Amino acid sequence: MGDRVGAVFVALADPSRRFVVERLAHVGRATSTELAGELPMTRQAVAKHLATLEQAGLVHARREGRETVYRPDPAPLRDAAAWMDRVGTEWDERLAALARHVDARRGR
Amino acid sequence: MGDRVGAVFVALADPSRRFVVERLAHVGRATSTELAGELPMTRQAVAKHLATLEQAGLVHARREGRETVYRPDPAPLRDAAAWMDRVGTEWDERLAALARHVDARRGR
DNA sequence: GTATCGTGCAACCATCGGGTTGCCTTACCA
DNA sequence: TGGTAAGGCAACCCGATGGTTGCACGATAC
Repeated sequence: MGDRVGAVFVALADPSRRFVVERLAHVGRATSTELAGELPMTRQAVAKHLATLEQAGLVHARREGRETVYRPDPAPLRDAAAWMDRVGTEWDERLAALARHVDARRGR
Repeated sequence: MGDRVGAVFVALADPSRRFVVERLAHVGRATSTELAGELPMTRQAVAKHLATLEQAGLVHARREGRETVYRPDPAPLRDAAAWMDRVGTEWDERLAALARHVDARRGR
């Protein structure tokens, strides 16, 4: 569970990569040239973005004939969401404990 | 709801900043010098990290006397989690629809 | 076979971002 | 009222990163 989460946040930190993820989740599969047709940048730039997305596990590449097809994988998203939930919950619990403490002091 | 989410991902992309967020969620409040004591870097570096965290709304600064205290805010975390949930769900629904389609074809 | 389409690879460039040092201001304390 | 502790600000350094161009190479179509 170590740095997988970090890689996901790094991958999602770039707006172009977020667009690719959204687009891929919508259409299911695409090639780098197809995606480059919908973005203001070169195919190679898109390929680099896809590489970092794949490193985070958010996307899987598969060569089919002379083209490589990319498909989304939402699993790492859940890991990252779990991290955020853990941190947020801890903070919430601390607040709740503080509230209880205040109530106890007010009660005596 | 636009770029708030992007700022959160950018903020969480750095391991030092993730540490600060976790630490802050745990202890509730801290100053930049206190946090710098637990990290292999200068107070100014920590202050920069706190600045980008504050820009993402994950942290709020408040001057108290001669020290400025930082407190965590989990709200933007929920926004980011919602984005991830939306994308992941869309992909899951696409898969479910595909499965239904396959079943329908197999059924006839 | 030959033309061509889709990729991968490598070099290169500019900007950004994480980190440092140095100095100046402000608040506390004796 | 002077000393000291905590912060903010600005300049600077350098490696990472997003983007480009150019080219070589396997798969397809004719």
